[in-house]
Amino acid sequence: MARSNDEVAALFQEYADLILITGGDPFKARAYEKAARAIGGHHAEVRDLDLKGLQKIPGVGKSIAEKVLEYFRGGSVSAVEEVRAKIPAGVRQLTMIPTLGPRKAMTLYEELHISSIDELVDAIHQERLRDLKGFGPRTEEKILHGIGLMQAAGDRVLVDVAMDLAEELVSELSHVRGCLRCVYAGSLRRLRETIGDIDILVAARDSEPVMRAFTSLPQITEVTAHGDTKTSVRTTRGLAVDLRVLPPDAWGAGLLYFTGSRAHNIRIREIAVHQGLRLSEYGLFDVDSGDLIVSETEEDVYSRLGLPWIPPALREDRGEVEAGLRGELPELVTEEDIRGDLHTHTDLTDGLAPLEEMVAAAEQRGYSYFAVTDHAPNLYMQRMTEERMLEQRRQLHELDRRHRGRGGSGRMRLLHGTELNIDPDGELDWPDDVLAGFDLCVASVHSHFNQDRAALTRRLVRACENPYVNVIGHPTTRVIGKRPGLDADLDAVFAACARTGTALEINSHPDRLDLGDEAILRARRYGVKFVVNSDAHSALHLAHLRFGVGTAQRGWLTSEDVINTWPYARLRRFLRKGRAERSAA
DNA sequence: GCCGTTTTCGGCCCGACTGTTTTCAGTCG
Repeated sequence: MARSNDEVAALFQEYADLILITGGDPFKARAYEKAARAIGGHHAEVRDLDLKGLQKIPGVGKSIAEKVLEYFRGGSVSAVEEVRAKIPAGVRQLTMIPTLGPRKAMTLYEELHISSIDELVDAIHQERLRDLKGFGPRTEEKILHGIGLMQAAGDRVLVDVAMDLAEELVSELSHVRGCLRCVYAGSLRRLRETIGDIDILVAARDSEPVMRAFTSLPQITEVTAHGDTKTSVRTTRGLAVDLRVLPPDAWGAGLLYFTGSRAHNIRIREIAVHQGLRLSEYGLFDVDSGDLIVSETEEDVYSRLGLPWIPPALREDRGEVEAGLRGELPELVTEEDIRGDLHTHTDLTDGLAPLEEMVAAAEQRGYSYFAVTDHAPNLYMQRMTEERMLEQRRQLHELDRRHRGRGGSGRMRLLHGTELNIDPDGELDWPDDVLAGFDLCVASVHSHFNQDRAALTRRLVRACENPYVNVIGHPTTRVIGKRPGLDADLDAVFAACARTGTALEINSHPDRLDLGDEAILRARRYGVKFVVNSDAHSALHLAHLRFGVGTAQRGWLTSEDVINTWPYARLRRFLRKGRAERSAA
């Protein structure tokens, strides 16, 4: 099952939204929002905690702790149910539209009884919003644009949501008698950034026990199709899942077929046809005799077609087949190659965990280096000051000394960094003499997303040209399904990065994955270096790195391209960039 | 509703932008 923390976090986030929509105390709403975040990022399962244990979570007091207990006792919280009864769920859906917040959503509901996105679109087309106070033609335009963005994402979900569910299902099905193998395939195996539905494959001689076990899993709400080889369901999280049961000796062909992509499958079937062969999910066959040639493993099938095994992340018909035929497939970067995380936050700014906890979690992951990069003063809400930053540096050096004291080659080195704000002119938060004190600087755009193309491009290029900026953080600032990327001339930015020795970040947060795969493919042609970072705001988020690595793989990157796979000394040389030579720490 | 080198009440992340206003509410990061 999903972590109990996620259920509770979602419930309190909903409660916070409903408080705001109904015009309740905004500070109370914030308290619930904060608690939701803290619970979501908390290491222990809240299901297992008692009142005292719950209250140890920052932002959780007596009242919220009691609601958590109430939830696990009876499956609901009366305070939440009360406000749910007043506001249709669709009203909250409206607030998911960018630029449409709780107040406007409530106005729409109260004045026009609008409680769904469809009703809203109709009302706009009928010009019924025109008479509402605070609504004008520009508002209508922005709402429609926002809805367009959401619908472009369609019913797809972010990769982490699908991954959590798929791993649960695979784990449960693996225990069923007669299940010889079980994996997820499809776009999830290819690590696409959004997932339309989940494909799960099982190898079994008899499909019936597996199908029966599958349809009775608690996550499944509706069985939409049910046969011998395929069962389709909907799950509690709204996501569709197809289960396919394959005969064990057709495993490789089936896995290949159901991993896709469609375009990749078409390309390799063409190759088969040219060799007088026919490829299906059951195997590779001789067209004339109809004899099965190979089917047991993916390697067998690829190999018989004259291809090396192609990593799923590459299977998009973006040149991987040709590269395979030439024997020139890249040796893709893997999560095991990553030696450290270079963009993380602590509770000094908007992270959830204190410095020590983040460092301990990084060590747990076996990193050989780790950078803490809290926000800088110009992100005003974070209340960062030079004093606070210097105090953190002192603590970090102290921790670093302690780690070194333990000796051994496995010790982890700590770097003190910051995430700077690139202002509208390309200027940064601190003067050069302050920046010079950091081991590395990530610089990101956090505001003024709507500058014109020339200004945005100049802004990013100027940031690259700053000798203290080592990394451009989440370079396009897109939020998947919510905000498009900056309208900048990315090629000019990539060229500037390559010229100045500035790395481009691949931000691993599942709603960013920025740069995305296609931009990476473009950028790598300039000889740019990349860094795959978690941008973790809690210890748990360090694990998001797998999605960033998946995105890097989809961008054909090798460990040579990714600076945080490099040994510490080589990384430090890169980070010196154009700065005046100073002794390496 | 939470929390405390502003401490048991009274604050709570602060500023900018946008579109609507005609002095400001709503939204966002």
